[in-house]
Amino acid sequence: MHAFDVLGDPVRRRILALLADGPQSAGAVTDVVRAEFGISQPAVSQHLRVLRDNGFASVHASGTRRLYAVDAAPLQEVDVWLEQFRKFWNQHLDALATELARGRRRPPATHTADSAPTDPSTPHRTEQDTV
Amino acid sequence: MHAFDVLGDPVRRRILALLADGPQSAGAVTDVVRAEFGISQPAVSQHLRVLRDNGFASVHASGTRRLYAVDAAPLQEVDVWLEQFRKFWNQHLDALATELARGRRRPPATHTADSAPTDPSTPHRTEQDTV
DNA sequence: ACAGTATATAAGAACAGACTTATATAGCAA
DNA sequence: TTGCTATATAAGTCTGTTCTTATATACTGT
Repeated sequence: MHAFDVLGDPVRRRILALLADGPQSAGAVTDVVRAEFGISQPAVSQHLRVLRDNGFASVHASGTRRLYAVDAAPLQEVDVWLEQFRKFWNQHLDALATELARGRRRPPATHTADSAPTDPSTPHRTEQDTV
Repeated sequence: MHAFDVLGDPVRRRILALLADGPQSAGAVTDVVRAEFGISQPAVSQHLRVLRDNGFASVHASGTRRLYAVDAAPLQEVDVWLEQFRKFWNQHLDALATELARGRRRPPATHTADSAPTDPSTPHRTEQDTV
């Protein structure tokens, strides 16, 4: 299963977002997800398995609990894939920010995607992934 | 359809990668994709439609040709979603880079994800998305 | 107008994925 | 051991996606 397929499911995205705040027991995750999506415990467990099997999460048994934690590798792959498109927003925002910020030195290089960190200060009405 | 669902399909990812190099006619895209994936012209057309309908591509008619171009907005949304996980790789690379670069001042703060730009210089054997 | 090329849409078959309920496994506490 | 809790797996159903072939639409050149 490709990374993007794994991330295609809103439940799994939510689980990862939960785990982003630190490791959580399967039960804790299940409670939140059940409340928000109204699905069964096995359904959540199956999603956790998909995350495990595809390297998005690692598990650490602690008694009868399973502690899940984010494993970043596949997410980073996604980040890398996205690289080829960053120029599309860098092009615009850079042309703007860059030209303004610096004393306007020279026109920015052809389009070699110079690495400016993504600007999260523009929430874009990203609708918080509640989808 | 969520952005991640759109990106879940390898054909669509390939199409976007093609368009990343600049606008292409539907025909040009179709030729490449047919060769690589062995699917029919209508199949490619349907994928182009999904990209259109979900804001990943815009079309500009030119005679009997349709020129497709990347529309970055949804990709940028993905980039924004990824933001919450960047700390996981910044944490490691930073701990390494930071500790080495500076004269090793003090143990890094708990885990407050200080913003270092993604480092694309580590290709990660990402297998070029030929999947 | 006619034929040819470029692209899209329609309809249906095949398949994969995400649920469900039922049940198994395993640690813990009495 | 027995029973309770935490979690996983099994098996089956349902639905949405992705193909296929057939066909429609619309420019272009003769």
